[in-house]
Amino acid sequence: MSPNNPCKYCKRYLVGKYLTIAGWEMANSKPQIDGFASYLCENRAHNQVWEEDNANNGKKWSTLEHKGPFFPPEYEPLPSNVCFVYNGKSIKLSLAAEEVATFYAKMLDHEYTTKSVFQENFFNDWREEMTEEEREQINKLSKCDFSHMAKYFLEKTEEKKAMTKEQKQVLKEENNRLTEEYGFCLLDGHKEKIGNFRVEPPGLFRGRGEHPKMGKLKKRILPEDITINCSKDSKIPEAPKGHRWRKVQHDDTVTWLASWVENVQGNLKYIMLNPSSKLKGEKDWQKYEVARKLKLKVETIRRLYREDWKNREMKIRQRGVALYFIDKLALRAGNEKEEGETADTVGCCSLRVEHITLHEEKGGQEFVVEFDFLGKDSIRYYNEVPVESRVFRNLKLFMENKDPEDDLFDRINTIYLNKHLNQSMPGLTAKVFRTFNASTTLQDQLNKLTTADMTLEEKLLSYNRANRAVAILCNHQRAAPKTFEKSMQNMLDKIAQKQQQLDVAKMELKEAKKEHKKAGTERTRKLVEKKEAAVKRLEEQLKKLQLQMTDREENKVIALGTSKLNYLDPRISVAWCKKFNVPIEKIYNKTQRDKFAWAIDMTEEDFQF
DNA sequence: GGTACCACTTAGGATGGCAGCA
DNA sequence: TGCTGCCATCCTAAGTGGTACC
Repeated sequence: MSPNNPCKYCKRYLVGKYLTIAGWEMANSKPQIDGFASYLCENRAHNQVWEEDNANNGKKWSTLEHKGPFFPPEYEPLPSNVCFVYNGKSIKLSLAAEEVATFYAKMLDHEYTTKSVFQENFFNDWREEMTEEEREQINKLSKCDFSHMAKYFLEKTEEKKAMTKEQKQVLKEENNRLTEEYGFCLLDGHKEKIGNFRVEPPGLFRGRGEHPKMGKLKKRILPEDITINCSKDSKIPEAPKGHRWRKVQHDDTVTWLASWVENVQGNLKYIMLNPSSKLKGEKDWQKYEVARKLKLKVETIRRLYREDWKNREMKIRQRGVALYFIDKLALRAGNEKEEGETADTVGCCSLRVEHITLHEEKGGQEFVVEFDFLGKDSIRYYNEVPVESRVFRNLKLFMENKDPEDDLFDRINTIYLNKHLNQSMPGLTAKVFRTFNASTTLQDQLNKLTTADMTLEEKLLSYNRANRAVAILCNHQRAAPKTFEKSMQNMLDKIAQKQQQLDVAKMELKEAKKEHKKAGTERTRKLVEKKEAAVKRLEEQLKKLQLQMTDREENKVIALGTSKLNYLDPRISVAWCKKFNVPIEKIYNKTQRDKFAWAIDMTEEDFQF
């Protein structure tokens, strides 16, 4: 503990006699990971927690207290004048059936409701909620008219939008009160923000891509479905009146506060901490430390997988080629999925023959592999990659006598791959390569694209370009914003306007110079200076606008946020900001600064990934 | 080695607040 | 003051990877 080294636990600095809190509260860093100063402040409790953490492997906390999750409001029946129409006839539905019908009505203008799978799933599940009588009466979705309901909800939305400032303020305050009450927990005596304290409301399942379960009913979650996790000696959260929890447990080896099983896919859902919490933050830091460790080993690993390409055993060859793709292209591992349960998406190990095309020559390059498949979230991955001839020949071999729908790497899976990687470096899995390659790319690009003499705007464009290179590598795409074309046109107009102003200013400067040459007075000299300053200012403004436009254009379908939040070691960005005098607020917004408080506090400008 | 289950991270889209502008 | 468009935040789906069990 010193002015330069914060306490490992509470992140306080010693300044004179006093302690100052500097952002994130750092806790229980595992001793086997180097690189974090092991200073502890004078608070004995921190020393104790630190020692306990070291002694109890797998233990995530000592005490955990919270209020339990917050439930969505009960269903509010429709007013009597809002009707559901079947086959031209108005019908008053039972409460349960009506509620499910409103879910569909609210989505009427969404593309989802035009899909037959969605319609069929919805209709089947809806019928389950109907009374016997309703089921007999309502047998075709095409005869259902939800438009009155849809109109009603649209009006409600408009009403909400049109609320007065005061009414909105009341809602905001109520929301703040809820967040204050339910949005925080006490973990080892520290107040921590919860990530998602609300139970998911009922509705229709919206899977991504061609999901076979789209449109199915997501049922209302009751307290009787919820498992609470908290410490034994804490105040157990109270279930809502008239209800009880499914179970209350005290498992200190997990980080979640509450969980339930959702009915559509049978998955567990959790209430967990916010990324700004010490538990999440430290895990994040460890993730980047593992990726940095890979940096030291990667050349050996690369040499080894290249050796594998020549192995007599097909399984080893497939392993070598799969690892090459994971490393070179930052592909996801590609776990096996249950057929028919989810959208048909793949990663590296689950690639099928139909997902690649081999070209002996394409676009003037030799041995090109064309990838075309749907990855996570059904985002299309398309890439034409020149590969080494041995990889190319191996791929040919793997595809021999196979049908398009057969697995390309039929002898391996992610478990096998990860076991192998773990032998090369403890803690290494396929996913680490994505973190490692993303962070390495950012570091390289920043080093390449930034110079000290750049303006702030130029530096920011460089940063975004480096970030973009990573997003492209990781295939982080987004739908082009709906207003993109319009906003581009607006920017073009602004630029044209600014150019015009600049032309005028230049003309005026010329005139002023002419006049000064003639008169040579103090007044004319000052005028020239004034006009020169105006031209300079306008030139800067124009350049700024042009840079902004370039940035936005290049970003049309690229999502920068995902890599920034999940793959880029924040210390790279913090060090870059410090080195090039860029305010950290220009790179990270408030949430991101909270998440990366640990990096903002600890990173010096000479940090390299 | 296969499978089921669990815990956690990673992901894009929806929503809503607010700054900037006419 | 009202409108518009951008961006932060929220939401929850969809991945990865570990472990227990057979």
